[in-house]
Amino acid sequence: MGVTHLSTKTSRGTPSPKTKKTFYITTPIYYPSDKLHIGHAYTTVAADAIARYKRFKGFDVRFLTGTDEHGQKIERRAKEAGKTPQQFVDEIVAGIKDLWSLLRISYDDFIRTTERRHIEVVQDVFEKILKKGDIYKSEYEGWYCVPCETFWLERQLEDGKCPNPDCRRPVELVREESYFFKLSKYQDKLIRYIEENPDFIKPASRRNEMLNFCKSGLEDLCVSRTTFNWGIPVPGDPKHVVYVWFDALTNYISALGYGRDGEEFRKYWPADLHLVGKEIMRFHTIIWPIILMALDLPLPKQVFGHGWLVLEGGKMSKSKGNVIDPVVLVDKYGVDAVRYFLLREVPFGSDGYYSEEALKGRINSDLANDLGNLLHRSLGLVERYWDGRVPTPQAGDTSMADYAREVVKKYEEAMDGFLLSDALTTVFSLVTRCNKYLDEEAPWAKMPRGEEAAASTVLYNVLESVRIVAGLLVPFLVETPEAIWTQLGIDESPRGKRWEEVVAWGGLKPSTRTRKAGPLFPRIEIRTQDAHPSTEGGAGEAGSELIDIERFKELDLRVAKVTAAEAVSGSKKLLKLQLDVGDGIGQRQVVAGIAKHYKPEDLVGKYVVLVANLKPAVLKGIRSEGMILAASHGEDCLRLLTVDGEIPPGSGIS
RNA sequence: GGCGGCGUAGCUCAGCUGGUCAGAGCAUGCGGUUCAUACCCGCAGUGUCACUGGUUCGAAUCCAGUCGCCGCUACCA
Repeated sequence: MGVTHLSTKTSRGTPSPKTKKTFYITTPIYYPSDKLHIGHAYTTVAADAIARYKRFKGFDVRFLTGTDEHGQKIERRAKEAGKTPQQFVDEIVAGIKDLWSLLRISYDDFIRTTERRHIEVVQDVFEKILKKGDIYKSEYEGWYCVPCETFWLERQLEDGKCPNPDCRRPVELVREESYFFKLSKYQDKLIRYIEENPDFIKPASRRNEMLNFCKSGLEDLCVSRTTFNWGIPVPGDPKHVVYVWFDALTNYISALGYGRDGEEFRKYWPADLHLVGKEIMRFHTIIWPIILMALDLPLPKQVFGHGWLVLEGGKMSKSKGNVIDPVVLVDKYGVDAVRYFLLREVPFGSDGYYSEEALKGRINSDLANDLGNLLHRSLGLVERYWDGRVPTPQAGDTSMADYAREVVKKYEEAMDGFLLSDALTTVFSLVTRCNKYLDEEAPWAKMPRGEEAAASTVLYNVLESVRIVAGLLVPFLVETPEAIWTQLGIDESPRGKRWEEVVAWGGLKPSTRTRKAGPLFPRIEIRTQDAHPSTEGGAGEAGSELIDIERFKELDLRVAKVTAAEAVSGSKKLLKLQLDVGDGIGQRQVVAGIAKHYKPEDLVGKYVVLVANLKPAVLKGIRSEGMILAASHGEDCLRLLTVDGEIPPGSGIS
């Protein structure tokens, strides 16, 4: 493609086309023992946005992700599934790649630690360091649990026994030969490096932690295992396999062909950014740099430890059943809504809260109300008053142009520090400014007064701002920017165009025929679920809306037997009930607002109707796990629903 | 236990080296508008800036202590 015009203004950090600077960014390689969840998606989407931004800015980007496929856990999971480890991981990796394609992750390379290209480099690296003397053979002493086939550290034991809750059997002290890596030798060098390079570890709080850890003294690291086979054999000593982190971390250079053809390695190493979750900072800022030091290789320029998406109910875990599957979210809300939420909600290095309500809130308030509606209303005006053509601005009002320029500047600052959430906040401040500007200038009022020139300027300024907004969203969203440009009547896509051209004011040509379409982001109706678990509230608006059977089925109604009841102190209305809901559900505690109508002792033994899948609530400090149903008529009349005869507690109601 | 951090409007949080620092967004209420996806715009809040002392002319901002919460404290990825 012929680049004909010279860049008029070279933004900071933007290389000219001739001397294209490189940018190498990595995600962690994920462990394919299970499907990935929203947390993995978060890391990868963030890396993707950074990679897209850097490409936008003209960098020669290399974006690497992959999978870390060895280790005991995989070996076990495969066995349980009756598969070979390789078969097992192949299937999961296929699913991971599908997820990345669903989320439109623009990785340049996907490395798997079971690939030959990786195995060879790991063995090469191991051998080099061994020869150098920084890996040495010694004895590993540990407590071994024979039934569990697992080594434990002294401090992991519980009462000197196996800490596995299903085991708790005595362990035996075992010595075995192992390879050790001399972390201790490089301790001071690493400390100095971290101290002299304040940007090496981000954010600063993590940097301090890591520095602290180093200063407390590094022990040599055991880098081989003999207790399982699913790993890379130690060269020349195949009863050992290479320790997981030594294997995994090496992916960052094996993917570049370190020690082989070498060209890509020379081009892209050292990495500009390893983006990782805060939980694996230590491996990336201590073990990995020391491996590189032992190889006499330069260290990555930055390791950024991002925070987690925290769920309301605590950390995501399979046992809690609260694992959020990104595929489900994308199917439900669309890829751009999910990407937007992930990148907007979690600021800098801190944690962010995930809930579906928060996700819907973001979609509605930012994407639908502010951005989508802005485009919709301004194109509506263009259709009504300008016959669907971009109006011609008059000189004079530069307020929006000035504001947009300011936004672009702040956006660049945020992005250059990888502050994705801040960058998005800035972009949306321009959207908000546009909405306000439209209201202030009210072009729909100017037109009837014959102030067409002024109104044209206003509309142009808004449309042009929206054009730039779409451009700034290119790294974050994968469909919306082009959708906006299309509606603005621009035939090109903002993606792949040069940054300077996209963000320069005045790109939108007057007279362009616009193509207004449906809402960019439809509002999501948030069903207001009354979490009040008492029986108050009565009938509500009867007959206001018809529902289908599926909607009704969402309720889990059960017969429950009242086993105990007592008044709630400090409340005239509330009773605390213990319910027997059968074998399936068991005991439930419910707080019900029926004290004015029932005495506790009259309730015990009654069969009532429980909404079993209502979100738990806390009333007067007492947890209520559902609600029981009652009919009421005015203030004074309330009767509990019950069943017409004997039926086992827990029986379903339909 | 050791080191570090946090505790500011209902919610999520900004507030760097002390003097418009008492703020933003969301939620709430009221008003405006009706070009628009019940949208947008404006106004209004309430806050003992965890608690107790201290330094200072003056502290959310510095110091000490108390209470509460969180992170790190290595061989599980």
